[in-house]
Amino acid sequence: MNLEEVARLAGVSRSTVSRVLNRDPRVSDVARERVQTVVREHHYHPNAAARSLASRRTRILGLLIPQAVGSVFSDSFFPTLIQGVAEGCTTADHDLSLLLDTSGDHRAVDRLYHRVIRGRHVDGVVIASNLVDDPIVARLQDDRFPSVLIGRDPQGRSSFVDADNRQAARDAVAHLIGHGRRRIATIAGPANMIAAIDRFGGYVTALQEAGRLPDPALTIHADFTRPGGYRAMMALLPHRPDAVFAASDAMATGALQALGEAGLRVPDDVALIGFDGLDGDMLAQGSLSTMVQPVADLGRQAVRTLLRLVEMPDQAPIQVLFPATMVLRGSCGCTDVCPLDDRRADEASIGRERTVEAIAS
Amino acid sequence: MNLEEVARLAGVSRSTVSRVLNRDPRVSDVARERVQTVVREHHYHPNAAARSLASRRTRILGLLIPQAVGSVFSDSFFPTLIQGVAEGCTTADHDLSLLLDTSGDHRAVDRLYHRVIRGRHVDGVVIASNLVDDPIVARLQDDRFPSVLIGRDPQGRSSFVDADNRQAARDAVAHLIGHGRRRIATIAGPANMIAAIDRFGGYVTALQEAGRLPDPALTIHADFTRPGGYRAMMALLPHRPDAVFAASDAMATGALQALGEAGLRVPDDVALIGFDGLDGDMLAQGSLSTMVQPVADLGRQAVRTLLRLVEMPDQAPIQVLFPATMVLRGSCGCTDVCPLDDRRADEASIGRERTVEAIAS
DNA sequence: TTGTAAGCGTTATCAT
DNA sequence: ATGATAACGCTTACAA
Repeated sequence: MNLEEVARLAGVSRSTVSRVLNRDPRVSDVARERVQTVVREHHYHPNAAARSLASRRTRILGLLIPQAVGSVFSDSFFPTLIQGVAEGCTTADHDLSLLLDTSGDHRAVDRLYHRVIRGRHVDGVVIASNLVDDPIVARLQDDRFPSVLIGRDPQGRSSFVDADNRQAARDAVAHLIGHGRRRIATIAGPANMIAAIDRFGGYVTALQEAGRLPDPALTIHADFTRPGGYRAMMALLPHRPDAVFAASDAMATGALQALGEAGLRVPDDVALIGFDGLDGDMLAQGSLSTMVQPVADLGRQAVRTLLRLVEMPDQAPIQVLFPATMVLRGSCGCTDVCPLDDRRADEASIGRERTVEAIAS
Repeated sequence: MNLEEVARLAGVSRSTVSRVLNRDPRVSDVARERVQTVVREHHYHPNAAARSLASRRTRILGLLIPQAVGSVFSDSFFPTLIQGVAEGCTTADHDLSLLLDTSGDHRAVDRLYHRVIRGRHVDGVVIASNLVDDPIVARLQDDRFPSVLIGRDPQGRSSFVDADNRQAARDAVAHLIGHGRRRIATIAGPANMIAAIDRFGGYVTALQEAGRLPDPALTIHADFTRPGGYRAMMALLPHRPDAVFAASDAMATGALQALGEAGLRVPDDVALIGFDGLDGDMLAQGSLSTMVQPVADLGRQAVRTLLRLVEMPDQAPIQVLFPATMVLRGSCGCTDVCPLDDRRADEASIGRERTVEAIAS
């Protein structure tokens, strides 16, 4: 069953059927009705390849995840992001092509890139690279291929969707200050990841706004993992912090363990606040206060943004930041615990994002 | 840049270029060389849509995950599976289209199904449904659309790739028996999931082979989650088991917690063995013995199997089982702990799978 | 509002 | 071994 046959059965021309299929208003009601009936009765669906060839649009969006080694999937960031992107695609009636670099091989990504981009397998790509300066981003810019980053672009050249990491970190630390904490440490993330940089920036800002100078001894960098957080906390202990802002929940959990082993009470001796809100289990069962970022929303919004770029190739970069949601449990020192679960937090953030004009580095 | 232009620059016809691109041997070495040079110099890649339209093959495989609600991604099963499938596709020079049902809505899956299958968006689908009787499977059979299940099909009608859950469970329980345990309980999974059924079957078989009758009081069903395992273990405690086979690591972890709270020592008072080997963290840090299933291999093999079905539409169902790998840590009662990590276990299973002739229900 | 006809960039079937 | 040429199933000016 194809367009031609539908046209024949409906007693109209192929053009008319095509118009009905593409919601072209220039069709009479009777004709539309007749076509739709035939389509429904024969379960007709247009052939994707023919459509793509003629329209020069594939209606497929790519989700590119470079360096998708096993460890990348250790928490639910990527799974949740994938879900968000998939939802966005479904909503927009597009397909989602998953472009994973499982090999970690530089040349493999190159081949994938050329095959998919130059072969027009997709109309655009969402890029989930956490590296601050991924060469693939520059290449897409040069090729003028529609793309949206998940995660802020420090250069500000490309379109992106991100959580407002800096603001969220600032809020978190301000909250600890509000609890009367004096020696607030931070377990920061890797210095080559923009999210880590922004979260550290927010930490510094909050201290400065309170008229304090960040003590270098109270900053330590780790790798976003639980063991990393454990070691970082061990290293911080001699400097006697009375609060810790961990740039990820995984690190916060490691810190929690280290504090426990050192015989320190949370929050009595040391208050603790994390970042991410990914692991529902950890949030639901534990008492960790954290900044929840709306990861699924990031994915959905990235698709919407990408489609605008696809439709308007000369569109200037679109940059969107989503606020994080503060979820207060016991670990930060709050006695009045907020029962908000991360799912509600996630939904609540829709419509609260803001488009960024210019990003101060 | 298109085929025609390449042909012009190489001084040959379009047909010859097409043959070179498709590795047709009927091309002279000089012609091939000339074409390849032009292709390389101009970074030419064939247009996917045109290719699909003419060849009636999209070179895209779908990965269908019904009911991909948040909880599905709570452990790394699906992420790992996705990675395996993605690797398989890359190896075979195919694209991967992710078909997630994020809504859970029945009608949404229907629309997706028709759009993708009838619109020929993909050449075939890998289906990751854990339900024992998913209607979508029957529909694909009826439409004679190439598909491979991840997880055994009890009816034996469709092609599938799975871990040999029954054999693995049998080995695990036999191992506990070998440790001299007398009252071996099991925390089984949901009765509508084939993996849970098979693992329970293996438990029963092992006991029977040892000349024992399974005590109904020592079997309890849970939902594969950690809290579920915790509650199940609590319910088992009054019956004083001296060993527990948990059908998932998440449930085993919950059981571990319950045992700890009850003041029982593992493995001294109660030996414990889990199933999955997914969470690298849990395996590396904890002392949980478990049956590791090669999830990424399942995905890779599913792709290979699916491609055979795509190429030979009248192929009889292909059914493959992979052995699980026993990883012994302290919890089962072994003193001589095996330091095998799950990555090595995963690799080791390649080539050890077997094709199933007939599956005994 | 509707129809006609010319592509879209390949593959595949023939000859040669 | 190579080259014409006709599909493949749709979109999209352009004409009516």
